[in-house]
Amino acid sequence: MTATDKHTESKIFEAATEIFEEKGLAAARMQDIADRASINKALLHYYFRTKEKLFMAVFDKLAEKMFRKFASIFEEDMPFEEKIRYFFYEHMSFLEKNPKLPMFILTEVNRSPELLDKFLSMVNISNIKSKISADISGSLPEEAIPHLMVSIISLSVFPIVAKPILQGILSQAGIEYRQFIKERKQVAPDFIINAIRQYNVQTNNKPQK
Amino acid sequence: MTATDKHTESKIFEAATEIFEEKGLAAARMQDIADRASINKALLHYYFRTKEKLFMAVFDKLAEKMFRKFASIFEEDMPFEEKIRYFFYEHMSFLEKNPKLPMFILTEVNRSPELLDKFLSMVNISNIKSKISADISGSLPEEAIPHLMVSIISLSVFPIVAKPILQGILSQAGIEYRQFIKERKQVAPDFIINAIRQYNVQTNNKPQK
DNA sequence: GTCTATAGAAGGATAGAC
DNA sequence: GTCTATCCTTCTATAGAC
Repeated sequence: MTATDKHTESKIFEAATEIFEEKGLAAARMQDIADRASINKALLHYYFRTKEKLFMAVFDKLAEKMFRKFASIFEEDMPFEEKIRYFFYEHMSFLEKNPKLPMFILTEVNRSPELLDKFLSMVNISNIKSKISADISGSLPEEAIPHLMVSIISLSVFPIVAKPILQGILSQAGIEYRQFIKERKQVAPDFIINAIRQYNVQTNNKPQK
Repeated sequence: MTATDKHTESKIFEAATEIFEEKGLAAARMQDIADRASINKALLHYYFRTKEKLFMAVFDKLAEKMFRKFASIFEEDMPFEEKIRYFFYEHMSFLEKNPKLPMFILTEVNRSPELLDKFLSMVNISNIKSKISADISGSLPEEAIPHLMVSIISLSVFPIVAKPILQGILSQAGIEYRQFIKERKQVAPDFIINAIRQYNVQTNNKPQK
């Protein structure tokens, strides 16, 4: 494989990434991809055989990108509250730069059980969970950890996934989306940390079912 | 229009709702809809002219369903904390019964600016915002309200939108999705309320930019 | 109003020249 | 390796009989 081959192949791959990320498998057109890569449609098939195979290559890459960023943040070694703040800053900055990524993963994984399995096989959550477990040992009961993790992800990802709607509604209220997200990198971790602190304050009032 | 017409038309409409909700516009096939309605493909066109028009009818209905439920809950007249709890219970129970609905709205609105406008025109948020405003007057600064609202929606909707992934990850940890969501109707409002209470405790430590 | 048959368009895939 | 031309399947849409 020559340098030129490599060049064309990666041009195609990048174009396909953009188109699939934007439109999803069903609505994406091979012609759109060829156009964006400034090459002929036949070349797509020369390099990737079928639309399906090209899509799979793109999905693998994007799924890995999505999960790696997420996991790597939790690998960092710092105190729990600081880690929460660090997570929101890093993760939301990442999502700002890749605003279509989470929606792409959600849509495709929803559509295809095969892709879901593929994605799940990348996610080894027990590692992360035990890290969090150690971090907050004592401040929260073990059973609360999955809920905490889901809350963190929800607060981080949803405002990006719902960007068009949120942007529209905010502008009705005279607020700029970009500014709102910027604030959120601070507001969301405050929110989480406050909730946990308060939980501790009232620990003995809570049923520990 | 006879009773039979009405019957066929609504049979078609219901079938179309199911198919579009599940697959989205791009991947849905007129043949699938005809099959599910147990009628002939030509009849779809007789009643709705084109796929696009049929889709629009379905989208209108579903968008309205989604938003109406959301807004109606906040109309209720009760103390703020109770309302939060009531919201999560009602809204998440609704989403449990309509698990594909939020993903459908998000996907389609993302794809088409026209649908986004349609949806936004239904959403008159100022009403709800002023209600919340009155509720929590004093406990939170005015600027914090949009963030609070977005946090509420994120915590309520995201675990449903990400159902396949979440279900997969939870099962790795030996947790059942259904049970998790049930707990969440309690955990999520606790979380919100704790965060707000804590905010009040430390009000004077916070920068009020 | 409902069906069968088919037109017509769109899109994925391949053949074959260069 | 890259292009043009074309095949073939799939899908929306319509014509026309009943």
